[in-house]
Amino acid sequence: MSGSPHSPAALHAPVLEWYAANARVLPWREPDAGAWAVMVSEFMLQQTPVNRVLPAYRAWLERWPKPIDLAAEPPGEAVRAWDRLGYPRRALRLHAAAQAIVERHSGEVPDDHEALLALPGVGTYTAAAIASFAFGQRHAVVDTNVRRVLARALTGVAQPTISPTAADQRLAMSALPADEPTAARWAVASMELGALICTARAPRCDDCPIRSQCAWVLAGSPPYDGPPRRGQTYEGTDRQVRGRLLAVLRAAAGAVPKKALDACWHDAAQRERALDGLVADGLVEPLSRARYRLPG
DNA sequence: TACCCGTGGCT
DNA sequence: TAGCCAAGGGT
Repeated sequence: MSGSPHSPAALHAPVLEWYAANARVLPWREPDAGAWAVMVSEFMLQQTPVNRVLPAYRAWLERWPKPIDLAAEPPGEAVRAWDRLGYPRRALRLHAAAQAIVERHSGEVPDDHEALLALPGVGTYTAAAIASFAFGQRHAVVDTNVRRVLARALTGVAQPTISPTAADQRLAMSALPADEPTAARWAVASMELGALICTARAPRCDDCPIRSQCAWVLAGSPPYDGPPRRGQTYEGTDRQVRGRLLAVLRAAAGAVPKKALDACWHDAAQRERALDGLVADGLVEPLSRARYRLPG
């Protein structure tokens, strides 16, 4: 059952042993963290690196230790506390999710996968992550790290496909240990391997516990030969303008005169489009044509 | 499906 | 330096 290359089961023991010895100490992994802490961390970690999440995470849980504490606040306070983590719609969704938890689940983060998936801002990955990390359930937890580890170790290519696919989910399911607690440890361990060793740019294969079984290494570590990845341009985009507008509103105690927002960006047409977009998203509340604030 | 959505560190 | 990349979700 073990030992042959490309055999998922052969990966389990070395990866689990490696994790036991090398896992980072992170607050949401503490035994007493609780499901709400795991959920907050997962929202913040959607596209934002661990090191930048840590301070915001600590402040958030100190201020709102339970879902009902956040649900009682206006959504604008969540946006303000989100600080500069990026993608502030996540703050709005986390606030809405907290309200849904209070209304539908008596204030407790549900342990049911379908119930989690029905919460705002919770997609396939986040639902599986909360169910696995917080409740020890058996789910394929497929993020960009896991997709990369499986692409290399089992498929033998340098990088996974650009977008997540159903094939990724099937591959992750096939690699999942049958036993529930082992599956939960495998989920976090394989993700950590992707974050620390099997990294996107300069993988540390010399330190990898499964290098002797890795299909990509065994194939001679061939370079990526798929379609070119679309770079994310940022300078001059609406996203940059939105970020500037929201930064002004976050820094202000209350409402902000439109004149202060107008100073954020030179191009009036783009500025108005960005502001309208923020209002449409519920991130900004217009009090009049001349005054704006974070949503109350 | 492809695109939109922030921010900043790293190589 | 300028891209590249980061525990995705919604539409």
